[in-house]
Amino acid sequence: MSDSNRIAATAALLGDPARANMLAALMDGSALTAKELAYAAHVTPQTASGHLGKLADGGLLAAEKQGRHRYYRLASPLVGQMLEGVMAVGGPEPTRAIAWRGGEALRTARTCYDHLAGRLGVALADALSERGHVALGTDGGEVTEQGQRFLDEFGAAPAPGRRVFCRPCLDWSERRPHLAGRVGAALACRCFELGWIARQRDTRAVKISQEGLEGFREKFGIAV
Amino acid sequence: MSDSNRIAATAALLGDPARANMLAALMDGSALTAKELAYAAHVTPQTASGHLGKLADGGLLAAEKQGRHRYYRLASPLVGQMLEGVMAVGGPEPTRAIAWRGGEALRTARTCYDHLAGRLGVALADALSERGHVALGTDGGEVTEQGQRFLDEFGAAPAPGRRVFCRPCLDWSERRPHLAGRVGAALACRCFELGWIARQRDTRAVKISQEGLEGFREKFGIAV
DNA sequence: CGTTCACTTCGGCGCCGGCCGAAGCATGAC
DNA sequence: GTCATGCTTCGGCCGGCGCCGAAGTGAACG
Repeated sequence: MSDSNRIAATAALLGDPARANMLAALMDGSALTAKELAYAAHVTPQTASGHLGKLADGGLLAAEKQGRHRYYRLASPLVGQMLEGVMAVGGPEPTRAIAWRGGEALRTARTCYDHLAGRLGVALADALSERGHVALGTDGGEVTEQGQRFLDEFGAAPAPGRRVFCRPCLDWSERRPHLAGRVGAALACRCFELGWIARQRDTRAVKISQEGLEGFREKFGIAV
Repeated sequence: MSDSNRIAATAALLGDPARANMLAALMDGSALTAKELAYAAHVTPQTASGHLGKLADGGLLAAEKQGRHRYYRLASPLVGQMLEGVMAVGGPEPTRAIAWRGGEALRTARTCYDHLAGRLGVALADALSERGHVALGTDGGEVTEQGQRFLDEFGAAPAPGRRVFCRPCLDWSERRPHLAGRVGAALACRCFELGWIARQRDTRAVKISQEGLEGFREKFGIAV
């Protein structure tokens, strides 16, 4: 009884095409503004606002205010898994088409906007986190003093600006957070500079060079 | 776009309380008649019929006609997993409360109506299937000639009657079919007779005796 | 063959919920 | 201050869907 009511309540949230569009747009772990989601769902902002409110109330989305924008993202990896579960049933072409799109290279290392994602991105976040260089919460993060020194020395001191300093960004292939925000961007930028990673044509996957392999191992203790 | 439409279509099916009740009632893998499901959903049979039709159209349920009854069951383990995924998000108490209710003993061996389920039930079905004693399809099964001889010798010749001879029954803990129908019932009955397994008070879990351990290994090649 | 029972189909009622236009708060830019 | 922008709230419209009563199939039983 109570179980099924919870199922119905949650599923009803997914059951509307507009809301499903929004969730699908967020499945890669990114955070989008209400307006962007309205566009993705093909509805007006005021309609979208109502939907987003319901999704947030239902615990499916988490909102983060930032200036006059409001960023929405999936509240937890569980939500992503649930969506994959529903897709697996709904279509003949299950999760694979989504989760593996682009293949192994994308899962290993790729860019996510201006920062790094994939196994490499997650590993970097883990390494910095374990060493106490950054402290990541569910809805924000900060760089410790020690971390600041480390980043300075590494040559990845974040550029000044109003963008969020350091924030976790849910990784769609690993379903764990990686580093975004100014810190994530600076880190990625420096890795490109050092020649540790290189962009490739027509894909967001990045190639890790021999120097990169050594560098990541030496500086971050990561075996890619 | 297409992805999210599929999500919405499938989720909309779960989004109605009556349908959610029905699915929840079927989550243990059992097959129920339309009337029983109507009762479970607290609606009249004609309303239930409509819901069941939609669920079947959506590929969530499979129907099996049998005399003037019509048995509905989850179309595939994927559906059960999806439901668990939705429950995991919907409530503070996730899958555990459902899938592990009753603990380890129930997962190992239990009765399901009049036949055996749990790891033991699944293992028995596997063993008989591998040895060519029974052939299990998705919506029915049959006993081979060789299997008939084996069952006779074992003392588990199915009682005559109109009940389905041999049918797979989805196991909620293992998410794989075990043997139900007359064959499953006869098999379970004989195991009780032999003292291989024993009922326990206040639970559907059954206890496997020392003789049972040996017997299952010897006769079926099962290491419990 | 008539009765009963399980289930489905049909028809109409009523409500819930999605949708948008307009107006109301905020925040940030000038 | 004024203006622009992003988002939310309010109100009313309307379509869709769940609901049940009544009538229609198909199967089992005497």
